Amino acid sequence: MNKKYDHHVIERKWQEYWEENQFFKVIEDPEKPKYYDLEMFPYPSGNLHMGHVRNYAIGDVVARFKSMNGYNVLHPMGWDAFGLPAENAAIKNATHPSIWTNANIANMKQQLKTMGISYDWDRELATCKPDYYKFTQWMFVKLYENGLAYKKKSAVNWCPSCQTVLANEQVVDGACERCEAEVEKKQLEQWFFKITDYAQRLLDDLEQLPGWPEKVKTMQRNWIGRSEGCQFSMPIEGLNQSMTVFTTRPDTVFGVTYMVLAPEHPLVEVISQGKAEAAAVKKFAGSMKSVSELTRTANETEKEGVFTGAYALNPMNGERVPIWIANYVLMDYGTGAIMAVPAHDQRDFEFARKYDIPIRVVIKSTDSPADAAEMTEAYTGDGVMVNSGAFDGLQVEEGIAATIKHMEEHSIGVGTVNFRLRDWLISRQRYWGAPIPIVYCEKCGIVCLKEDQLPVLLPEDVEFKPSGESPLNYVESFTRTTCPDCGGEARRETDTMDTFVCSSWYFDRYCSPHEENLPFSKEAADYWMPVDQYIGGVEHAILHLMYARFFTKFLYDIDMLSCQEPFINLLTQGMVLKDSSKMSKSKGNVVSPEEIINTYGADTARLFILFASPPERDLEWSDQGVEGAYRFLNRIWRLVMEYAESIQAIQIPDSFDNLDDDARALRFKTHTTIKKVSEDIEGRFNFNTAISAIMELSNTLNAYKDKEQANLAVVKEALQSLLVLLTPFTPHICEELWHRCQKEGSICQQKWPKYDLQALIQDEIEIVVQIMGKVRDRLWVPVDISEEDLKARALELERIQEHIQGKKIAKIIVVPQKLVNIVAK
RNA sequence: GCGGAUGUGGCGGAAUUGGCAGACGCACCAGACUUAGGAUCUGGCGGGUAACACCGUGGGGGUUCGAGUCCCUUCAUCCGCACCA
Repeated sequence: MNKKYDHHVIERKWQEYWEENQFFKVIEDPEKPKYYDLEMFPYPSGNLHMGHVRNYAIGDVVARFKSMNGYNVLHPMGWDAFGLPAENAAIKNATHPSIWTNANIANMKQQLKTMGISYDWDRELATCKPDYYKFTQWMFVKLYENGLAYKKKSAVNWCPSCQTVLANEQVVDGACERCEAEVEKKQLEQWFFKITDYAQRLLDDLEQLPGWPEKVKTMQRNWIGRSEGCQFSMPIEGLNQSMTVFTTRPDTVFGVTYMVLAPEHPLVEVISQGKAEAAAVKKFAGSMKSVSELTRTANETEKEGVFTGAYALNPMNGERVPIWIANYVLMDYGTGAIMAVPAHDQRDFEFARKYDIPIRVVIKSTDSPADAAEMTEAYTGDGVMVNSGAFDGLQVEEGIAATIKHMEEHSIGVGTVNFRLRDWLISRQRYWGAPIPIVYCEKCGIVCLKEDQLPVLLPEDVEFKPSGESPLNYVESFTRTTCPDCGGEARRETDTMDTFVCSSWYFDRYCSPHEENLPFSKEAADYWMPVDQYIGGVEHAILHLMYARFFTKFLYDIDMLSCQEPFINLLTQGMVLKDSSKMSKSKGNVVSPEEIINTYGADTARLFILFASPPERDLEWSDQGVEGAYRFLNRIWRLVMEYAESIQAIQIPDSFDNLDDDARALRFKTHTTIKKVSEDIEGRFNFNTAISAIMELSNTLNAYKDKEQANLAVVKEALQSLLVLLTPFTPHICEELWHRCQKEGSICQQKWPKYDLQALIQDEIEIVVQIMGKVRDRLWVPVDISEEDLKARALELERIQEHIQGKKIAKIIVVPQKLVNIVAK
C-alpha cells in the first residue's frame, strides 16, 4: 500500500466509490428534516472557472455538513443552457448550438466531477432540452391565461450587436449588459410579463427575508422604486383634452409655474399643432430621438427644452400655465408629464432660471428664503404651505393628504403609488431559446397554445445568418402552422424567451426532475421548497433573484407552490481575483481550475479557496497559498499514517479518568475544536476560521507526539475528530485516511461529532492583570477562585507592585474568568 | 449627488457580547537533518529598546476602569443607484 499522499489515485477512487454507492442520491423522507442547498447553476460556456469552483466548494461544505448532521439534503446541479454565446459560436464555427452546448456540458460536468462535490446527478437538468423548456412554455401559457403575459408596441431597448431586444434590467449605463454595445431605442411589438402587478408584494416580502444580505434587499428596493403621490389631470386650453401628471408633492401644486411633457409624449404634436412654436417643438423632439439614453440621462447633461405654445389650466387655482417639452422628463416614468414647481424641485429650479420662468414659493420655513429672487437652489425640506389659498398653514405632510383628499372629492385626481419597476420584456429575436407558444391566426388573432399542445419544438435544421438575425424567420416548417382554435392557417411566433425565464423556476424542477405532466410535482415541491440556502454571485442581485421571486409568487397564486419566497437564505460570494483584479482572458490573469486540480488535487483547491477568505469577501488568488494548503494536507497525511496502525486496537472509553495534564490538554483542544468548527460552519459560514481551528488541533497533536507517556486513546479520539471535522472541506483525503485507520463505512456518513462538556472543564485558567487597562502581567488561578482572592493574588504580583508603587488604588474591576483591571492614580 | 460596504503586520486574514490586537496560513530570518533542498523538523517574526518604557487597527476628536469593536467628524477605496417627478 502506498505510503505517500497521492491525490490522483485517492480522489478518483473515492469519487467512483461515492458514485457507485449512490451516496448523494436523495428521495423525500418525511422522517428526516429536509435541507435544500442550492448553488446558482452555470451557463455552459465550455470550462469551469475559479468563480464556479468557489461557488460549488462553498455549497458542498454546507451540503456535507448538513448531511452529517442528520438532514436529508437536496443538492442538485444543472445547466442554464439557452443563450446567445451558443448561437454566436454557431455562426462563427458552423456548429449547431445544441452540439456546442452539449459538448460544453459534457466537458464541464467532467470537470465538476473531479471536484468531488456531493451532487445528486440523477436530478441534473438542462434548460435547452425539450423536456425542460416544454415547461418554460407551460409557465408562459399559465401567465397568459392569468392575464400576466401580453404583447404591446413600445419603445424598447435594442442591442444592434446582439440583434435583439433587452429588458430594462439588462441595460447597464445605456449599454448592453452582455456585449457592451450602446443600446438603441426602437418601436417594436413585444411580449411582456406583468411583473409590475407584483411590485408591492415583491417589495413587502423583502421584510420576510432576514437571511438575505441587506445590500441585496436595498438594491431590490431601489429597483422597485416605490413612491407615493397622486395623479391628476390638467385641462389643456383650447382643446377638449387634458394632460395627466404624477407628483409626490401635491402640496406644492399652487407653486406650479409651468408644465413639462416628455419630448416623445403623444400630446406634444397635438397641442403644438398650428402654433408658431410648432416647428421648433418638432425640431427639439426630433433631436432628442437621436440622443442616446446614456447621454440624455447623464447627470451632467444640461436641462433643455422649448415652449410648445400651449397652456394648461391648474385645476386647483384656475391659473394658466405654459406647457413646455424638456429633455429631463422621461416618457417611461410616471405619466411622462410633470407639473413643474421650481421653488421646491431642484430640476425645475435649474430649468426655470435658465428660461426665465417665474418661481413662486409655496412652502415656507425658517431655513429658506421667503423671496424667490434670493433662492440659489430649490427648497425641498419641511415647512408650512403659503400662497396656497385654503391650504395655507398646513405642514407638508398634512398638506399632501389634504390636497389629495380635495382632488379626489372634486374628481381632479387620485392618490396613487408609482413604481420605477417596469414590466419584464421577455421577447428575444434569437434562435437559441424557448419558443414563445403563440400563433397568429388570420381569423382568431393572437392564440396561445394549451398545455397539452406543448412543447413547441425548436427546429433543428436551420441556417444561421452572419448578421445574427434569427434563423427561425426563415424556417417555413416552423412558422407555417394551423390555428389550435379554428384549424385555419396560422403563423407561429418566432421570438424566443429571455433566458431569465428559464432560470426563474429551475429550483422547482429539481424537486421532481422527471415529472412528465407538470413542471414539478406539488408534493415534491411541498417537501423540498423553499431553498434553505442559495449561494451565488452578487451580480444576480436584481435580475435573476427578482424574476425568481416573481415566478414563485405567481406559482403560489395558481396553487402550484406553498411558499411565497423561493430562497430563505442567500449567500452572495465574493469574486476570485488575481493581482487585485477579476480573472479575465483579456488581462491574462486566469488560473485554470483544471490545472490546479491536476497538480494539487481537488482537496487542495477546495481547502485553499475556503481558507483564504470568508465567502462573502473577494478572494485574492495566491499560488503560494495553494502550496500552503497542499503542505497542510501532507502534514495531516503523515500525522494520521504515523498512528494508523498503533491506534487500531485502542478502544475509546466512555469516560476518560485520571488523565495527566498533557492528555487533558489534548482532550480540551479536541473538544474546543469540535465546538468552534461546528459553530463557525453552522452560524456564520466562516470556513476560514473553522479550518484554522482544525490546523491548530493538528499542531497540538504534532506537539503531543513527543510526550513520553502518550495516551493513545486520547490521540485516537483527537485524530478521528479531526478527520471528521475536515471531511466537508476535503472529503477525499479524509475518506482515505479513515479507511487506512481500518474504520468501517464512509466518513461522509459519520455523525457530526458533539463536544464533551466534561472535556471543556478546566481546573486552572489564566487571568490577565491590567493597570489602567494596560496588560502588565498574567496569572494562573483555580477557576473557582473568589473575587477577593483573585484581587489579592493580582496585587501580590511583583510587576504589579512596581507599577502601583506610590499610587492610590481607586478601584479594582474583575471580569470573571478573564481579567483584573486595577485603577490606580 | 444619494445609498451601502470596506480600511488591522511584508501579504491573505483572526479577534463572535466593549475585556490579552495580530489566531491560522503565506513570505521572510536563524538553526537541525542532509551529498543536495524548492522536502521535512525546531525556533523567531508589528514598530521601538540592551532590556524595559513607549508607540501601534486610515486621520482627528469623544464616551469608558478598559475601544479594532460604541458615538461624532474626516479621508481613501470598492460596489449599487442616479434628471424617478
